Amino acid sequence: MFTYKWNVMPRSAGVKTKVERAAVDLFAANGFDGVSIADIAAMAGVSQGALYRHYPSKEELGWALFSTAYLRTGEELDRIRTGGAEFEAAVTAMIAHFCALYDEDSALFRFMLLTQHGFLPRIPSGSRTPVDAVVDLVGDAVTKNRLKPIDPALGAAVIMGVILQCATFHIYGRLCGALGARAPALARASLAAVAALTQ
Amino acid sequence: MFTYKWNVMPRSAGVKTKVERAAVDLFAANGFDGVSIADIAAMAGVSQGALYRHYPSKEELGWALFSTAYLRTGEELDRIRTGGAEFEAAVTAMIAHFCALYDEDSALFRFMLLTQHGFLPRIPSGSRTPVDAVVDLVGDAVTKNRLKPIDPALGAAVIMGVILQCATFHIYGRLCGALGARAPALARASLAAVAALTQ
Amino acid sequence: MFTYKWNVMPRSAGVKTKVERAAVDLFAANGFDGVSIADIAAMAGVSQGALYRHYPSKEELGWALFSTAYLRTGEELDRIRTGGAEFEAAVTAMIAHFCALYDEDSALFRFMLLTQHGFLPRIPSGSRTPVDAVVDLVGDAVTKNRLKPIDPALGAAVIMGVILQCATFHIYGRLCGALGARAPALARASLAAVAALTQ
Amino acid sequence: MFTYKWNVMPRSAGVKTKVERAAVDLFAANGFDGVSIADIAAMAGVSQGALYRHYPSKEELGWALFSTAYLRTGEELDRIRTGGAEFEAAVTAMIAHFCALYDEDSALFRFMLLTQHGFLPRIPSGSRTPVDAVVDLVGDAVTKNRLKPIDPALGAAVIMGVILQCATFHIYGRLCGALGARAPALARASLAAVAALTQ
DNA sequence: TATGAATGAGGCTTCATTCAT
DNA sequence: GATGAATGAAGCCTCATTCAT
Repeated sequence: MFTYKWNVMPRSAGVKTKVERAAVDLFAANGFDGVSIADIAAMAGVSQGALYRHYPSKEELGWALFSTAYLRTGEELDRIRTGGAEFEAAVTAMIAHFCALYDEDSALFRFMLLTQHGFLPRIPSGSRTPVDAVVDLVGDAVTKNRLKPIDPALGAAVIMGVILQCATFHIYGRLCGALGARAPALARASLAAVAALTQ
Repeated sequence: MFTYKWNVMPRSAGVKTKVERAAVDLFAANGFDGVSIADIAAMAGVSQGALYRHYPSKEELGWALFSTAYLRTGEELDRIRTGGAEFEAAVTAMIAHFCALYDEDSALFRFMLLTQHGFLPRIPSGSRTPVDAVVDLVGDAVTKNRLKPIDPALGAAVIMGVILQCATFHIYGRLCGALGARAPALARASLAAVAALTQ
Repeated sequence: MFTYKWNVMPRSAGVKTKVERAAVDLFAANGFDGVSIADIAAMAGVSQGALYRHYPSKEELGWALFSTAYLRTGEELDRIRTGGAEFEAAVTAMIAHFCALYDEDSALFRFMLLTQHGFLPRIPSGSRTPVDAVVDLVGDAVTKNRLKPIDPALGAAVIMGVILQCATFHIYGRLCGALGARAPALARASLAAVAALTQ
Repeated sequence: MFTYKWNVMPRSAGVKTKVERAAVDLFAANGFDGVSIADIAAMAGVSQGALYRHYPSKEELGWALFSTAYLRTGEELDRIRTGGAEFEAAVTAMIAHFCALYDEDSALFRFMLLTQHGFLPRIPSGSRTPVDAVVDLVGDAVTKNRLKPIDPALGAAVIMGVILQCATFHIYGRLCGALGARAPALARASLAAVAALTQ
């Protein structure tokens, strides 16, 4: 039974892994439309045909990569949100999480930033996205009177704007060094911004 | 006597204007690569060939639209920056300016947001971009001791993140109504966030 | 009555002349398909539309220029042929004529060399071409026993090859100076070649 | 066991071969600009896209065909030149070689004649062209006192003019039958012409 | 099952020609 | 009669996808 695994899975898994790594890196560098199947296959070291054994189309490849990463991030943020921490601690944890995501795989982060507008419309309504997690965190805090009444979406925009723009600046070289080092300051900034939304 | 103007100008100027309007709207809706010359020509109501009398290529059309809007915004922010107002007033004015830009032509704003990653590398170094204006505003404030010492880029990221993410949320329907109505709150949020960056 | 000439003819004639000069020069430099109507109009300093007042199409412009120059050359060679001179003298005069044509307007010569394959099929059968003149000159000489019996076309090929290849070499810089200076030598070469065709 | 060769090679090699044959024939008939990729693909019986697996552009296809044939001819003539034969024998061999080339593949010959002006500027300086071979042959003969002093280029022009104009006449139907049958006469003609260049 | 050549649709661009002014 | 912007038909090329081997 291990024979099966030995012969097929690793090879296939290897192909899939290599393709996904190549695709993320190339999409992050050149955008979805700036990358051809030939590019991906070449960087992954596989044939173009092999790629279609794992994904039915280029669109589906991109979508799988995006939705997986995006919704996984949503889950992780939701886990923070429902972890019982106070609002401040939860925001701080979320900011730290974003920083960690960026530092660990900035290509994946850049891929999401770059291609979001193409894939977001395909996200099924009802999915738990990162935005939903932050919006609900703010909404909960308002409900629980931890925060004066504000539009939860506005609060979420402020929180996410702080971290996402820092990531963008980092990508373009305006900011250097690990983002994680700035997580505490960014968390403070987010919280202060949210607090300032109310008079 | 106005016959000349009436008869000649509109033909050429009309085409260029119609093409630019169509291009911005379509790029804003579908991204640069998601729009074909045929799409633009059809929406503008002109032939595909006519487009090439005004722009030498699709790339140059997109670049002209982007760089014009982007650098004009940079100039306008620079004008606010050098207008003699205090830091708080200047940030408030900038936020209001961003909101006005969005409210007046949200397609153009969305176009810039969507296509920036494709065109930013072509911005000549030394140009005054919106980012430069905000970074320098923060830098000046630090120099003049209006702000405790912080990385100007970090301060700018925080300020721009707040407004740009709100615009993004508005585009996706998370936020409704004129952004201008929220300008004061967003200005407060930005300022509080910057202040919180230092301990 | 001279008013008419003063106002209209020179202007029109000027346009036509300028267009033809520009067209010949450009076609000679870039080939027929390598030149656009826009190129010709620009070099001639006239509008594209004006060009169509004198020629119904680009093809007709090229054809008029080619056939005029080509058939005129045919006439001139025919005049030499029927001028009563002996074979040797006639060949010598023809070679000198080719050299003069080249030296006087090498762009026109180059134009003919370059575009001949495109226009030759349109020459009406029965026209007196340069080739016909030389072929008939050789044929006459054979008939009159000035030459041992040879295929007149073969003799003509040899004569024309000598001068045309020299022109080609001159165009490509292999040969320098006025071709006219070499006319006597080329005439001798042509005659010797024709003579050598028979055992 | 030959199955592999039978099954795989012909697919790729077949396409390339068919494309090249079609391209040469069409270019020879209509000139480079008179032939579209669609024409070539149709005559070759392949799709237009398939063509681009073998050549990166139409220009490169034409260039590859031209430079290969042209430079190969240069090599062959150079081999004759350096073969140790006397001048007369070498010229005779070269003329015979030209005739053989024409008789074996007159479309290829016509292709070279027709498209030379478009491709000659791309020949790298220092390449051994057919013209160089003939020029050097004449130059050597002068150096070795086999020939009275003449401009080698002039001698080469005369030699090449004789054969190339015969080929041209053959193309246009002025001369019929195999050119090879006329090779001896043409060789005599060339030699006589060269000799006559000096008084 | 992997390969990569072939397909074919569609995109960008050029340009001869027309025509309103 | 002159102008030059607009047209529209090709032309070249790319690339996601398929498929024979």
